[in-house]
Formats: sequence, structure tokens, C-alpha cells
Amino acid sequence: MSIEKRDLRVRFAPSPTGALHIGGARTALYNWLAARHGDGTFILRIEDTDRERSTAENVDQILEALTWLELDWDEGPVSQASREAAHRDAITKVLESGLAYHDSAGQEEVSAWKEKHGNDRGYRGTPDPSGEGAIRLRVPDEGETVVQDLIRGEVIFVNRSLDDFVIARADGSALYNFAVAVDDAEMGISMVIRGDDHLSNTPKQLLVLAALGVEPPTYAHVPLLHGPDGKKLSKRHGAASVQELRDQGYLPEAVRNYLALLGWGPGDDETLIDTAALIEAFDPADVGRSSAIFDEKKLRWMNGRYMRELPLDEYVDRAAAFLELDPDHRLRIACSIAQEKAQTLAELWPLIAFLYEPPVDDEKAWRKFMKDDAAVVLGAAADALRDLSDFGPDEVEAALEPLPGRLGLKPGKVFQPIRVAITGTSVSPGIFESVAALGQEEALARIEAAGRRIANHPSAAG
RNA sequence: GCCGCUAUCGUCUAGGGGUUAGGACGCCGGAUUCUCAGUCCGGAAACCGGGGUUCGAAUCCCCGUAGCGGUACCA
Repeated sequence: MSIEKRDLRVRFAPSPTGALHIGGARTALYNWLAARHGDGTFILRIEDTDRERSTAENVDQILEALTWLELDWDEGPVSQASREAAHRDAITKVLESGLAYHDSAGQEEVSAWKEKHGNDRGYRGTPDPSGEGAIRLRVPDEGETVVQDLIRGEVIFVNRSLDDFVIARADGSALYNFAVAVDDAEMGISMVIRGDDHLSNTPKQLLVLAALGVEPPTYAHVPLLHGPDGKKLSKRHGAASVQELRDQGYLPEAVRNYLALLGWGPGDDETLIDTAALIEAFDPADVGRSSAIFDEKKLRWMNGRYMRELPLDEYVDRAAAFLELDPDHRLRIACSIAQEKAQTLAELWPLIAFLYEPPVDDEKAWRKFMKDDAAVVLGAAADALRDLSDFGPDEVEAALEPLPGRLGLKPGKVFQPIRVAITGTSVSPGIFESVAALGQEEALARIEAAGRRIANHPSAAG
């Protein structure tokens, strides 16, 4: 290639101090979408330089969450801790060039200084010839450091208000803002898409990059996500982690669609956008500037839409995996009658459990529906079903549908008792489909058993 | 305190000097004469406040206010 074009290289760089939460997932998604849209490289880097709080379990959780979301990475995961040698080399370099120095002041002295000055001007340390103390980067007193941000535009930080910040501990190990800048540079990251909470770190990283003589990447700081109360997302807000979303029966493609739309839109009124279309339309520069609140109700709705559009085979496979059932004929029947009703995979089980287990004992349903003419209804239903030679939904419907007219009862007075008889509850898929799905023998047995129960305990049922 | 970001229905958002301020979720009502869900139809619901600029401001400017983020030898 004669034309020099910088390759698009983006990274998602979580710190493994907890499970991947929804905000982090959205940041990962935006990076992934940007990479796939621009035919670039998506790199996963684990920012684990804080040995105290970083755990292997958390790393596994993050990888598992990204895998479940189907956000595949092209390089990594790279452990930031594994790059310690490179960080030390860079520290040595800025030390030797005089752009950084060991500070003679201890932590208490610095705290006292800041207390006195009210933190309204940047701290400047004093070089310590003995070479002990934290290593600080020299920040100019004059001028400003300007962040060119795809989303925020030009954000100006006055150098005077910036500290000579610590880039390495006294033992020479690099701190976050230094390590990030070095890694981004050496890994050839061309675009940094990350949470807004890093915007104020950016001038520091820019200063490090300048000290190293490296061109900075493009930045895009996306707004943070909040819970329904407007506060930072946490466990208190229900499903806060990707794992919780999975366990509640959401589909990864629905989660991607929903998360992508939290702060970004394709520019038209479309809300249901599959992943391919997301990739096609995504541009980090179009991400909005204000923070968004995670609304699980809308996710539920969206998930329901995706659930209903799944081909039955696919639906059965997903249900089998989620419910840990065999994807057999019975599950296929169950899914076919319940697909249009469930918003999440977790909602499926209560609708189809009657095909796997005896009717549940829902006292309220019994009290409400198993009274008055229920015994007569069940007797008539059993008679109508007993002699059927074919027991498909159509045959069952043909047999049961005339009952209200024949008995002179409202449809609800007829079908609810039958429903309670076969499922134990007042909520189920369509009654004809449900009866047929159970099979003639079992359906009759349950209806007759319910009839006997009413006859034996008329007062309890009434 | 200081630095920074943000501000349209409850929520996600579109729009952007003159509009009936549009859509989606949720909510309310109606329809689908088996429940629930779904689906369809209808409805209520918003430009943070104050000053400017202008014939005209939700839109541009300034100042407030509020929310959020940062302010570690954490990431």
C-alpha cells in the first residue's frame, strides 16, 4: 500500500476488581462495534496493576461475560501487570530526560500542602537527589493541555491546576495513568473509547505521551450509565452485571441492541436493530453526551421481541440450554405453545412446567375457579375429551369450544377450571394447546382428579 | 473547596431561530367474546431557572441551579 493509513486499533481495558457490569459491557460493545465497523482490531487488556484488588476470578468473570455477549476480541487478553518491564523502561526514560523526578516530600507533606492550598492549584514537588520517594511527572506551570474528544469536542485543562502527578511508586512500579499511556502507545492503539470517568485522566495521559514523544490516539469518552435513582449502577439496581442479565434469561443479541441504544442511535426511529445493522451504522462520534439510566423494563420488552422472532429450532436450543432440559419433542411442544408469551427465557418455565411436573397447588386459583359449576364443567370436559381418537390442538378445540354454549356458561367459567385442573394455576398458554400438549391420558387424568377433589371437599373449594 | 462533563415526556431519545416539539419503553383506556402475555387502536405525559440577542428562543450567548465524574505511592 502506498497510502499510509493508520489501522484502527481499539481496546477494552477493564480492571478486574469485580464482575463486568452493564456500563462496562456497553463500553466493550462500543469498542467492538467501532472495530468491526472500521475493519479494525479489537484488543482486550486487563488492567491488573493493582495487585491488591485484582483477582483471577474476576478476570474469568469478565472473559465469560464478553464471551456470552459474543464480543470476540482479536488480541489479548493482555495482562497489564505482565508489561511491567516496559513500564519500568519508560519510567527510566522520562527520569533520564528530566521530565520526571523523585519527590522528596512524603505523603503526609503532600496532603498538608493540598490542605493548605485547598487543591485549587496543582502540586509541584521537590526533586530528591537521593532517588527515593514517589516519581512525579513534571507538569508545566504555563499553558494548557487540550483533549480532542470525538464526543466532547475540545476539552481544555489548565496546566496550572494539574498536579505533578505520581507516575510510579517509590519502588519504581508504574501507576495507572502512566501504564495506560505507555501501553496504548506500544500496543498501537489508535482510538480510545472509554467511560467518561476517564476524561479527567486524559490530560495526564497526554502529558505522559508527550514526555515519551508519542502521538496520542483519538479519544472518545462515552457517558456513564446510572441506575433508576440516578446514581452509579450497582447491585442495588437489580441486574447490574452481565452474568445477572444472562441468569435472568435475556438474550445476548437483545442486550447488545439495548445497550447500543443507551446513548447512541442510528439517526432514525428504529429501535430494533440487529447486530449486523449496529455494526453497519455505528460511529463513536455519534454517541450522545449525557449520561443514561439503565431501564430494565425496556430491555424486557426488547428481549421479548427477539424471543418471539427466534425460529422454533433455535428457540428450543436456547430454552434447553437455559433450563437445562433435553431439546426433545416435549420441549419442542412446550416452546411452540409458550414462545409468544415469554419475555425472557426465565419466564418460560412457569408456563410449561405443567408438562414436566404434576399440577402446582395454587390455593388462590382453586378458591377462585373451582367452585359453583366447576365440577359439572370438568365432568363435561372429560366426557368431551375421552372419546377423541386424535388429540391435536384442533381436535381438542373442536371438542371443548362448544361447552360454554352447551352448559349455558360464560367461556371463562368453563376454561378457567379446566386450566386450573391441568396446570394448577390460572395462567398458562392457550387452553386447547395446553390440553393437547399434555396428551389425552394425562389431561383426562388431571381433569378427573380435579373433579374428584371438588366432590370430596366442596366447602374447601367454595 | 478545586477541575471537568451534562441538562427535551417517568426512562431512552429525534429535532433545533417560526414545528400540532416526533418516535420507543413504561403507564392509562378500548379491541382480540379462555387466563396471562402478545398483537392492534386510542390517550395522558417534556424543552431546569433567570437574564440577554432577535420581529420571534426549547433552539444562540451569559449567569445561576441541579446531577454526575475526577481530585490516591487505586484503576
